[in-house]
Amino acid sequence: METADLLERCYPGRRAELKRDIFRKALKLFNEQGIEATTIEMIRAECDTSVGAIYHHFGNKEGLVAGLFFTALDDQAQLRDSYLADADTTRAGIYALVHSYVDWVDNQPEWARFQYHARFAVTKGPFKDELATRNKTRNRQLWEWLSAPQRGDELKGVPAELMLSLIIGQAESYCRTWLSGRVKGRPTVYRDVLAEAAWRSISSGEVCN
Amino acid sequence: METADLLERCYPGRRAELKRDIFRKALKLFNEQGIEATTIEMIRAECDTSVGAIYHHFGNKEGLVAGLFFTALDDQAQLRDSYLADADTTRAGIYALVHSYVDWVDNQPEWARFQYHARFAVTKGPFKDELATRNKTRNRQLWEWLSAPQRGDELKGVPAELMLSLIIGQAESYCRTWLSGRVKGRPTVYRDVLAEAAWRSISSGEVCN
Amino acid sequence: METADLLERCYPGRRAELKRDIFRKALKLFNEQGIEATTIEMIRAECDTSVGAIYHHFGNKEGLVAGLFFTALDDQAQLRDSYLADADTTRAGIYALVHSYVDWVDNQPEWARFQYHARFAVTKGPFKDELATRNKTRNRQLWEWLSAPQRGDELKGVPAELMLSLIIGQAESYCRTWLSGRVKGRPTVYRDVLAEAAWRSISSGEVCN
Amino acid sequence: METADLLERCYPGRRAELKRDIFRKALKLFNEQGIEATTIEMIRAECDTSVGAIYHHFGNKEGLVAGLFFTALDDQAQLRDSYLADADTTRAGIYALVHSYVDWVDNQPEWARFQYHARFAVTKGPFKDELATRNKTRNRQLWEWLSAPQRGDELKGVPAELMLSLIIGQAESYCRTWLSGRVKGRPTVYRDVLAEAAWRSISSGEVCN
DNA sequence: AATGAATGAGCCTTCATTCAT
DNA sequence: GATGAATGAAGGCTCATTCAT
Repeated sequence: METADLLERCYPGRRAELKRDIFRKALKLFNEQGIEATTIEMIRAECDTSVGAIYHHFGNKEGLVAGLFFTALDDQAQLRDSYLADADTTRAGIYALVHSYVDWVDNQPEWARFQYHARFAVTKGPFKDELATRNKTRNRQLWEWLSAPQRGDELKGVPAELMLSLIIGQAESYCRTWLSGRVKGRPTVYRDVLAEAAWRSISSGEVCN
Repeated sequence: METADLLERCYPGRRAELKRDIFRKALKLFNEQGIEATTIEMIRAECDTSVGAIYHHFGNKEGLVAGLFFTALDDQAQLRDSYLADADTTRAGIYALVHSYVDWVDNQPEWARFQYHARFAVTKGPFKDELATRNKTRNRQLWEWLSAPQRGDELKGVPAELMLSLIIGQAESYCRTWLSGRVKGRPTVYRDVLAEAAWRSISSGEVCN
Repeated sequence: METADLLERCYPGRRAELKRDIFRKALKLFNEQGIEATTIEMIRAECDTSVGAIYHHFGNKEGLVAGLFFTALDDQAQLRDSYLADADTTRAGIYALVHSYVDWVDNQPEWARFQYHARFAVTKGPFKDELATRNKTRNRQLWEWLSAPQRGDELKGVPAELMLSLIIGQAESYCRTWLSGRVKGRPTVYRDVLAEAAWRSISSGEVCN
Repeated sequence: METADLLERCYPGRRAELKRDIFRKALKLFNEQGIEATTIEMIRAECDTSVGAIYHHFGNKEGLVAGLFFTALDDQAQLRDSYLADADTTRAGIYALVHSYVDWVDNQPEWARFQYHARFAVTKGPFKDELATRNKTRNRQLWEWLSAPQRGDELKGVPAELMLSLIIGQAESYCRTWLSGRVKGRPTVYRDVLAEAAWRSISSGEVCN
């Protein structure tokens, strides 16, 4: 699962070759220089194409950013869904959420890095409504999974609005730190520590019985 | 402890009145519009001053951003240190870290919001070395506190590079969510839940004895 | 041989029309107002184009100045070379140098005026190395011509570092004065007086035998 | 005869100490950076004074430039006059002009350098009339000296508007080259070669009789 | 006389976007 | 579809000058 793979998975075929290349190089530049500091001209030079071609494929710069962002979101969601599909206890669900998060960041570090940086820009831009809708949908789905009737009531005591932060907060924090280069150990090395920590944080007080 | 207080605490006196005002209004605009989208002209208009005055006090836009960022960092550190000073067990230390983090964000939401957004900009800008130095110093201090001889060995099993994320990750995640408006409960409401979750995540396996 | 001719000679073709026009109008304004006092906006207005077009063609103001400067240098060198090619005695060479200098200034007064004013700016700017290289090359070529084996030893007694000033100094001085408007007679009127004066200054003491 | 001497000669006394210092440092900066590129703030920093003090003494930047320029002009004229006073033949007069020019530049290289660069600025600025008047006066004086009744008619054949260039052109050219660093020999080394060359250029055709 | 914070017009430059070819 | 010259609004920043202290 490489960066290239993600793109070829999402935008397959020969006709999309230029589109993939623009995506790839734009992602690289956005991460290295920052989104605002990256100009269309830089992307053009990196792709050895014309500005016209970029506008033809993405409409404008915000379209390019949004395209990258939602591509990342979708790919991440796909992995999460596949992990969740295999989980049948609450505990397994928590593990699935943490593992899928950690594994995806570890496999797609550039896309993950971009996601962190671009969220604010997308929130302010013309695609903010689409983002809000997706967020709601995802939260609803997660909530439905966690509160499904076949699940026990291990999470009863946890305030709803705190839930996601308790589950994913530590993993996200470590992933950010890793992406910034301040720690060396790849996230997957700690996938079980992080999943277990999440589970301990969340499951009802009487952990040992 | 309001925003105004923070500034008057850090830059007291009559002569610094304009400087404080620029700081205050710039903070507001950077958070509302984004750092890059905020122009010097907007700040000037908001402060009813001249562009020259802004440059006189801060050198350039990056200097203004860095000034805000390091002011926030210092204020946050001060609160953390004061909480840590009162803690004498490892558990109390973990609680101090989480509580000080949560309390500070709750009290200085604008400064906290800015910190999240500005870190990348400062990392890339001319003050990146100062930031790196401060980060190192802070991490060393925290590490020294946690591994002081009088402390027990409750943290023995936790990988060093994971430690901070396990302690602060959930609090940070919730604070970010709160600042974005997607949840309503103020962080301090959950300060003990978050501290206890951190402690459970970190302390050695036998939680119940 | 007018200004227009010089430009069409150096930058021929339809596609370079705007580039030539910017060159022409910039030359005029730089001479009238001074280089620093001329703004890009003035040039834009004079050319009835956009600032973007100017930057597209020349990179920045210094690039425009350097472009003009080196164009002038090249054109002047071309005339000098063509005159020197027809000279076969040392005396004819001295005459060729003075005549080509005087004739060029007389034909391209605006370019000559600019050359005098811009040299310092180019010396300080990002093209200083290119200028130094060109200067060296030109001096070496002149020196080779003057000391070629077929030439006599009329110049033996003249210190090398003084040579060029003795040959061209008077012509340059008069040309500057003419360009400043303080004298009226066109330089070509005095081309032979100046050439003869240079020859007398340089040739060995026993002038009359 | 050092730079310091020139200033103490022209602006003596303790009360003028700051004024001399500003002059000195401004001269240095104008030569190193160019007049337009030198800011009042740079001069202030170099003198360790306040901008107010500079404005108090010179009115504005143009006043400072003009002050330096006319100081140089006066000092140069003084030397020329003293040399001319000792000359009683036409030949001695030519020698006096060339020698005084060369000696002054050699003794006051910074002032000379400034003169070359500042002439254009003064010509365009608010002191242009004063400069024109001084130029006229000086030319009239020189002309009167050269055409005084007691002088012979060695210069009869030389066109009037060419005269000054023939006399001083070579010396000026060499001095400029020396100041730019492209040659090493100090001008005074060649004072007699240059004077003799000027005399040969000017005196009537029959040089040897 | 001296100070230096404050002013603000104006400069160079950038860059997303368009559109004729 | 592709190209890249052209556009021009807008931004960061400079700096000569003023003036209250």
